[in-house]
Amino acid sequence: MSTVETKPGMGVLARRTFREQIVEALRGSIISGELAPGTPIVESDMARTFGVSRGPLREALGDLIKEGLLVTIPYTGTHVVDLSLDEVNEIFSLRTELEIFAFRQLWEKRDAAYFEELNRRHDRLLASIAEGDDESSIVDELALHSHVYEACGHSLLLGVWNGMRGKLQLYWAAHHRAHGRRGPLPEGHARYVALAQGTDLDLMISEIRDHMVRGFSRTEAFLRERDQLKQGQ
Amino acid sequence: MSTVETKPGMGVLARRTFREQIVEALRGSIISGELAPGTPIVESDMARTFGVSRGPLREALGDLIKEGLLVTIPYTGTHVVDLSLDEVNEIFSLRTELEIFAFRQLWEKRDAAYFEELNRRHDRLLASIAEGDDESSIVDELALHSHVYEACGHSLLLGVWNGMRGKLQLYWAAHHRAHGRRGPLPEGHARYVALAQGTDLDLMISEIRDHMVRGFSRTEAFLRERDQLKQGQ
DNA sequence: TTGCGGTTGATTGTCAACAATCAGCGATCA
DNA sequence: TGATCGCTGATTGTTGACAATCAACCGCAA
Repeated sequence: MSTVETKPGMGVLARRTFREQIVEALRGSIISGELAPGTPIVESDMARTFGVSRGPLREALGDLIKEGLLVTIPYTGTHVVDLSLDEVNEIFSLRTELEIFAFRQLWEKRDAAYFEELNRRHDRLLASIAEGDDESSIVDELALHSHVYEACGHSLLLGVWNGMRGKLQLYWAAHHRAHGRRGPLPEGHARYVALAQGTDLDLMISEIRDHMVRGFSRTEAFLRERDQLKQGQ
Repeated sequence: MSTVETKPGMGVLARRTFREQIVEALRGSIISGELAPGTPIVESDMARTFGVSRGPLREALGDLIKEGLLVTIPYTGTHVVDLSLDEVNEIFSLRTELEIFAFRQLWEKRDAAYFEELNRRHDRLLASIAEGDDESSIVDELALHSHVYEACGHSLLLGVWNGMRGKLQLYWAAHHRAHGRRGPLPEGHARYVALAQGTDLDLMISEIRDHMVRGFSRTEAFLRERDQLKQGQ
């Protein structure tokens, strides 16, 4: 045995290569709206902006393309993805199934640590809402939902969730920018969190379904409004 | 209106860039077992093999990493992914939910064209099995299952499925190489195809569950056997 | 006016060389 | 004898320049 403690998750100050840093920075810019939907991304310009060569930048773009935040046409150009009603419908419908599946996997394995962390994340979300910090309330809401994916121990499922998480954040952030406030949220997750600590899985499942329908119709209303505005111009 | 018909899926003879060609070739080599699990991939060597520079090759590797067929450690190396029992369990369990969801989405929209194509793919699978061509029977089985994802019109779901399809093929191919024949397959999908054309969705769903359990236990048995062999050495 | 064809500037795809980093090995010293 | 430190070869990360390709523009003819 080594004398040095090597707890899991210890030495994760992992190498931060340019590529990863660029991915994070760009994702942030896209989600924050700094790079609006449809904005063309020119590799050479973007490379200069980051003070880096086109190689790593290209690879970073590749990651974001796979994630669905960017769209590329060979030999022609890359641009920030556009928001579409069909897509947000797909995201919410698939998410419903995935989150139910995650709870099914987790249900019997829930323990004190799980409940503790669940409440911690919920408290953080409530705090952000109370402070009126909309940007971080979006992040906190995603973190709250992420918990079940992390806790259920299904790494493939977690990967799929992480893959769509960015897009979801993009939609919410756009919604938020359009409306200032996203709506009366403080009690939005009370039932969700309460049932997640209860004993009735079927109730939890129907709450997830409701929760997603509510989320979808809010986003849908926002998008329809925006499309009408666009057409009116 | 333009005079030129531009049906969707028409002009998709799209540019074939090196990167895409390499991805396909490498995926083929990995799945066929030519590059066995654990084999280290050295960029410069691989680039020379394909007669191409490291740039495009790196991007191709990036794609396969995202797909889960390769694993990389920064500044250290890349190698072909290893098969694990946990992972195959995850693949089959998630796939069960996704395929049920796909059928739910599709069910009311099924039409003559759907049934026709379904039977066409089933026939092709049966033909491959009859010919004893195990390699293409795997491809055909995947194509048969892919059909519902393509037909249900949920592009996000289709993307997730395509993302795990490669890994699934990898497991089956490994299984096949170990056992010569994958087992008594000809009637393996008869019930599946019949129910998919029926009117009882619940029956279809339970068939999917059974189908996946059968598939998992076959793969599981193979992997346990292999691990014992490895430990015995 | 309208449609067509060539030209051009811009943008991505590709390349070969250079720099940063790592795992393994051997020398060194307690 | 055992562990530690520094070196070394190999491998990935990064760079700037060159080639292939495309969308848009302009002039021209019907």
